[in-house]
Amino acid sequence: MKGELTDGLSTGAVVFGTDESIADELAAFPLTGRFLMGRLRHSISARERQLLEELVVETRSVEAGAIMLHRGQLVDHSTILIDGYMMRTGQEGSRRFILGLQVPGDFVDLHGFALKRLDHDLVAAGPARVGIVPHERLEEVMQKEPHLARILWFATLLDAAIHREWIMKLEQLTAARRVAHVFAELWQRLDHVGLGRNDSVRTPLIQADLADMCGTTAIHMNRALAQLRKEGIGELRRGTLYVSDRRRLEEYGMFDSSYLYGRGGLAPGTALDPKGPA
Amino acid sequence: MKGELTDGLSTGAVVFGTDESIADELAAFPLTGRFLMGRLRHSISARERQLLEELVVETRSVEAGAIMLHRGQLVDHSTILIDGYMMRTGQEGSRRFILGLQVPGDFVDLHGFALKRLDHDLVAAGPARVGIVPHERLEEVMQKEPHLARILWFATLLDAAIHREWIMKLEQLTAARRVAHVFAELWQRLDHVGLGRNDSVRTPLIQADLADMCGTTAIHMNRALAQLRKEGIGELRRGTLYVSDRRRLEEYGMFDSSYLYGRGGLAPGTALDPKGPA
DNA sequence: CATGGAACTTGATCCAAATCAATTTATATC
DNA sequence: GATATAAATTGATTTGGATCAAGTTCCATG
Repeated sequence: MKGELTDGLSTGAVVFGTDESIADELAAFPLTGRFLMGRLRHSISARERQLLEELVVETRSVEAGAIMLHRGQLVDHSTILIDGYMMRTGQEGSRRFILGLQVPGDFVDLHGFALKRLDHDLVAAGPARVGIVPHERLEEVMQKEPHLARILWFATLLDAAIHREWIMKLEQLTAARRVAHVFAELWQRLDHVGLGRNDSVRTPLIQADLADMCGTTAIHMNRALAQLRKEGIGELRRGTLYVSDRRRLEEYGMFDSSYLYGRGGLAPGTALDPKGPA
Repeated sequence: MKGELTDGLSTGAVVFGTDESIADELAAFPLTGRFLMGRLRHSISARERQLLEELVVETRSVEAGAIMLHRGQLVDHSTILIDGYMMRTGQEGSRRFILGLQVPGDFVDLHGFALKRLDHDLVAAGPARVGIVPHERLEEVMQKEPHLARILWFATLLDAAIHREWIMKLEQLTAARRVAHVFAELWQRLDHVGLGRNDSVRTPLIQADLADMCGTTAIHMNRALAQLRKEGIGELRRGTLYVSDRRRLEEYGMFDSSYLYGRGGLAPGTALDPKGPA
């Protein structure tokens, strides 16, 4: 139905800037290796990573466009995205909103563990592969592995931080700058998990999806993209945004990655207070 | 500087619809008695409530307009709002954004426990009183009280759910409907903690604040409020919105409280799946 | 009770984006 | 390779809200 990408986007995106370490990591932990990669990794012990990998009792494929999880549904397991992309979508009458985009390594409905029912749907954008983690397993982690539990908690808070950034972007940016921000964020997040390219960003999203993420209409999104093209910021063709100057894209979208809590950002133990002490 | 309310808003708001139970609750747990009141309460044991109360090692007053916590600052404790209101604010150049409003009972920077640095400021809207919970105490909860830990986690996820709702509201509503939504949400949240009135909503926010919450200018917010008045939805005068028909306010703001996970909403153990099983 | 500074209100002009209405290009599929 | 359908594009018109520019009301304080 939407953005089916048969050229391997969801599985084989070229990995640029790859350390040996990333490859090693994925060899050792094929299912959860990307979880929080580029963020808190230093604070997750090898034993914990192993535990994490063993939480996954099963993997499943989700076909493009499928609603993996419905709003309000009682859940007894959470899902980690191994491959592909998923969107959180909200519905309001006939209108759909995309509340967030998840990339490989994201524990897409980890908050379902504490909430038991989500307030939004989870939809695969393109074909995806996910790992299933029963809530009983998470329960055990809470009981026996408080440090790992705190890391899981941290992961859900990252989503909240992204939501806050989106609120600010929606409030101040024009449609063209909003998409630029969306792309800059996506790129950074893909970089974190070792899936970033160096001169382009792949996305399974069509213009109508981008519109639903930016709170505009598909028609206006088309014009916004035309403007990005005209201004030489980037050009979206068939699922890929080609960018010659990444800095310009980020500036145009007023993207400042600190809210993603990557290394050097607001991540615990790194970076000094940007604003000085109270 | 802003919205100083000397008439006791932050301490003495009239409690309507009060059960005996609320008064009892507050007598027993004067500091944390409102935490998650009206939401998960059935699943917090008496022992846990007592533990929670004992987490607070100190209370502090925060004066109106004071920045209690700066973005990026390393934190070693979290703060529960006992009395008054606080806002999460983001800055982007000269422009300020209000990313969320906290009411009594909210654990305003509980996410600081896992994040260690916040991506936004916390500012008192009017005079406030807060309880300090050192992170070592939360650490102990993580170690010894997994069930309580999960409840704390739940509390931070509620904020994220509110963020998501705001994203949708920003994307679809006009300024007048957005404020209506803000008021409807505030009212509902005050109801949860036993502070709701029955024909009006008090707020420490001035029109400029409401504008910063709704992503408009103060000038336009003024016109939006004029429209609410004209349409008979509600009238804001000196810190109080007078409402004759609460349903109309909620409909106008397209407010559906389920995202607040109150009883009968999406709260675990209550309400059936609104969309049927997958 | 005069005065200064917030907070609020009103008016006029301009622009980003919605909306209505087609049309063109891709992408599958028979 | 003809045909259907999704996706992208272009044009014209309307509108919510920004912005610039004054006012006015409220309220604390000397």
